[in-house]
Amino acid sequence: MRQSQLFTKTRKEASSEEVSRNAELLIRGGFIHKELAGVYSYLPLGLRVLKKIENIIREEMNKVGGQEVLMSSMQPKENWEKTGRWETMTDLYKVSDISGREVALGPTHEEIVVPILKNYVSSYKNFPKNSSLAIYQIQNKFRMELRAKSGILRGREFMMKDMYSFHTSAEDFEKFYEKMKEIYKTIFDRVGIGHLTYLTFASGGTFSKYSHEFQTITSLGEDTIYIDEASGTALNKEVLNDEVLIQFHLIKEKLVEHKSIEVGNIFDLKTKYSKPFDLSFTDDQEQKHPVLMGCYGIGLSRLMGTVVEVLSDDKGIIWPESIAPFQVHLLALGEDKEVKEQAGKVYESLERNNIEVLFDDREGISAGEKFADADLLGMPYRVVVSERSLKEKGVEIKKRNEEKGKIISFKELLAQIAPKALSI
RNA sequence: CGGGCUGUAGUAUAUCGGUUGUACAAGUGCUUUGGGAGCAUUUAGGCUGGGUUCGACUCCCAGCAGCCCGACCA
Repeated sequence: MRQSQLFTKTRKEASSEEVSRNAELLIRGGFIHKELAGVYSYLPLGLRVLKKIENIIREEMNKVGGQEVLMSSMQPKENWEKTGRWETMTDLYKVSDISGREVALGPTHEEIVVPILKNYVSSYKNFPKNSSLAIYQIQNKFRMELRAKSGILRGREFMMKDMYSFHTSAEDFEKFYEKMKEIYKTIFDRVGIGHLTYLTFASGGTFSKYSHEFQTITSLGEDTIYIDEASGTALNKEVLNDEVLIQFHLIKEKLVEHKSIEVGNIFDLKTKYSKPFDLSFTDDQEQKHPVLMGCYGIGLSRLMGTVVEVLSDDKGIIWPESIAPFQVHLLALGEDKEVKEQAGKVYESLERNNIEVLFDDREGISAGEKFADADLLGMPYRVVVSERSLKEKGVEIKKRNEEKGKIISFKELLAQIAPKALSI
């Protein structure tokens, strides 16, 4: 893409309203636009990041046999009354139309997915034979947070992947649950924050006494966790007590306290939602049982914000290659005719090789401003074509997280970048 | 939801109870181009409602909005 055609612009200064790093950098870079507290629009650069995260998650969900759907955001009031949550869920958005009919804007989809499934499942024979039945979607959720905060880390409208699994036995559920733990780890590794993300024991679990959260260490985090570095065990502050320490063979003095943000959770629902809707199956003895359920969430927009919180420096964002909007930021410096021509050739050639490149072909922009923009926008590779580089018959390449670049020939450039681009 | 702080141009700020000043951004022209260039020129502003006052962007009250702390948050 040619940057001269990109409608968004970068900003030098951050809004004084935005304190969080993710909001500051994402707004300055033109990735997102704030509409309301906790409500953001995604602009071209930001949407590319979100789509990449989405595709990584989709790939991993499909690996465990997840079947993707898209459920409605507008949800019947009756369904929510059946589970009792029309009254008890305080952050439920309720909207009404001209006739006075009320509907909920979906904060989660148990109330929708279970009635859907009831139409198709009634026997153990309706479940997949060699895998579990799991349904997921990637969609905007609405939650009336009393206090939206920290940029896109806690919003009122946000992108989320929610998966629901359905089982005919506790064994099947537990097997699937363990698989999801692994898959979640893979996802956080792939988006570049695996080294800071811990599977954390928290309260609220029913089948194993604990629930599991995936917590990423960041000072902006809302949770406090304790990590035993030696074993990699992490505990949410809410479950830290003597009994737990003994159970996990941990020594309190060796635990390190960190602020963290919950980037994902996996949950045992048992029959909490299958019972109100009578979602059940008949076994081979003609016995009827309620279906067991699990649910598994990842906030995509929160994940994107977390990456920015964790991977940035004082100049801007440092995107991991896996989710960067473009792999290469190509800068043409100066108004020299030869430079423009060569830069154009490099651009076309990278495009031909299916390398995602943002080409800063803007005229009348000083070199300093282009460099500053490249740092702020944070593509993994910066490639510069200038009179200086042409003198040495090449282009300058610099990784975003490196101090200095080096001049390499165009052939070397393709050799260095193309294989990686293809593997992504 | 409780508490605190803040509302002036697209953004960031300044002054003032008496015609809101500047910088950046945006537009135009010319020059400039390896770390956020220069000159000229144009556009654009007091959150809403009430009160005090001869006069309110400024003081007071209410509302609304935003941020921060807390509470809340499968």
